[in-house]
Order: sequence, then C-alpha cells, then structure tokens
Amino acid sequence: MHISTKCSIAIHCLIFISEYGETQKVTSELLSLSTGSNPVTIRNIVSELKKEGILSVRFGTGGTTLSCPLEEITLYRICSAIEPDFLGKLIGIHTMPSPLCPVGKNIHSVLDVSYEKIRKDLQGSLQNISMKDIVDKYHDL
Amino acid sequence: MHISTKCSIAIHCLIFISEYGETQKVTSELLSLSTGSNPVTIRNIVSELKKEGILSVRFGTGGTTLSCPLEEITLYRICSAIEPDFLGKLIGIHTMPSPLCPVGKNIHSVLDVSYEKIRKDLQGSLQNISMKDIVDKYHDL
DNA sequence: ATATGGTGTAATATTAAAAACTACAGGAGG
DNA sequence: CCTCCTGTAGTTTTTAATATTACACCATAT
Repeated sequence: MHISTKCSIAIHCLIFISEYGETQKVTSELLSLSTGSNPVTIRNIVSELKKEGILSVRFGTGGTTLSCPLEEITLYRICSAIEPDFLGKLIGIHTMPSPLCPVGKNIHSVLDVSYEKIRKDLQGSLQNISMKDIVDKYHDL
Repeated sequence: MHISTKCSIAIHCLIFISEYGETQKVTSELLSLSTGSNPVTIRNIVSELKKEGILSVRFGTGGTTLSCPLEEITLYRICSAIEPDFLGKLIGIHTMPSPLCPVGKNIHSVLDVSYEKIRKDLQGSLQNISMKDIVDKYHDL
C-alpha cells in the first residue's frame, strides 16, 4: 500500500543494465550483489519489467539488456509493472464504517472522488520522470 | 510507508464532528462505532488532530468540536498531523546497496532528487484538497 | 551428451509495520 | 464521590513485505 523498495531496486537495476548491459553479462546474482537484495527478488522484479517490454533477458545463459529507449521508461511504467494497481493501493481506506451512520454509509463515495484526484496527480508526477532523467543525473554526479 | 487508513478515519471523524459536533457530545466511543475502528485508535488520531489545532476536545466530560474553519484543514495538514514525516516514508528505498559498486554507491543521491520532486508534487496535491471540499461533496450526495 | 551456470517460479519462513485490545490513571461535572 | 469520559502505556494480533529454500527447465561450451 505504498511505493515499495521494489521500485528503487528496479531503478537501480535499470541504471546498472543501462551502464553495463551491453558489455557484461548482467545476471540476477550480480544485480543482487549490487543492490544488496535477494537474487529471487531481483528475478521477480526483472521478470515484471520484461513483461512490460522494458528489458529482455537471455534465458538459459543469462544476461539482461534494455529493449526500450530510456526516455520511454517512466517511473509510472516501472511502478505499474512491478505492482499492479499500485495507485489503487496507495491510499488506505478503513473498511468497516457503520452503514447505520449517515457518515459511515457515504464515506467511501465521498473519499473516492478526492482520492482519485490524488492518484491522478501522482500518476502524472511519475509519468514526468523517465529513466533518461535518472541516468543523466547519475552521470552528472 | 503509505497513506494509511488512519487518514481516511481522520477524515471520517472530521466530517462527523463538522456535522454533529455542535449539537451532540461526540465521544471516541461514538466515532469508533461510526468508523468501525477501535476507540483507542480514534483517541490517538483525534489527539494528533488536536495538537495540530484542528479540533478541540473537552477533557473529562468528553465531546469534540472543530476549532478551525473547514477551508483551512487540508489533507496535507491532516496527513502530517497523523503521521509525522509521512512524505519521507511514502517511497521506500532499498537500504543495503553495495558501496563497492559504482551504481550502488550513488543510487541514493540519484534517487533523492527525483523522489523529492514526487514528494513535493504529492504535497501540493494534498494541499489542494480541504475538508470544505469534502464536506461539500458529502452534502451533495 | 553432459556439465555448468543461468532463469522462472512455487512454497515457506522471517521480519517489520499497522491496527486492535487491555488496562488504568486522571479530569469534569452532576 | 460516582459516572462517563480522555490520555497513554504496554501487549497482542493481523497483515504486508521481503528473504530464503528448492527445484524444474534452458542454452551453450566442452
């Protein structure tokens, strides 16, 4: 119900692949060492990114390369790939308001309107940042 | 590490208090029944809102009233009151990147820039919605 | 052909965070 | 001084995130 560390791990991996994917065999083991998280976690994340068409994985022999220009990989795309309906899960709503109370009965419909606006805003915000921006920033350091 | 259900419970309570605070004794027990959550949870949330100057609680005898015009109660204020540094906790970052890897060494500074932008955007988005909007919506239903 | 070093994925365990519950001290007002 | 409330500490329960273990399957080099 939040933007999890999986997102930052995904970005980390994408920078890594963008830098070394063409010249080295980037395996889940290697990404695991660089990110400090588990190889299985990496494989799951990379697998979701693959389904999204962001990168491709050489099966069997290993190695990962980008299959999409950096400009087209927005944070929104990354988050959606990793966590389906992450926007819907971002804001929690208490589940058991009393249907006997006028406020309780209507709270969900009232919140829906405002929460949807917040979700749309966040979506725009995430669509505004691409891996191009991030890799550029990485080079500028 | 997300916008928790406490926020929606707080909004629920504020609508309730705005509607009935002047005419009835709104106790944590009552709010607990209406929201479907625990009286202690309610008291904690209400207590944070009180510290923020959003409402006042009659100690001893019970009862809660708003102490601030609805327009001035933005969702941002509510969230901050309830969850200090909620913006900082919104986006998770993996904690153990390898300092031996050029990417791992710099990932945090790279992410900081973009994540700060997202946080600012969200802050603005939450500041744009006030309890006035929400109560109006409630009346329109 | 087969050993090697990868991926994909399921099942389970561990950890951490959110929420609920219990318990009780202390205030206000009849 | 009794009753109904708040404030808050301490504990337990529940749920979500992450890590771990295990293994089937694939591609290539030898």
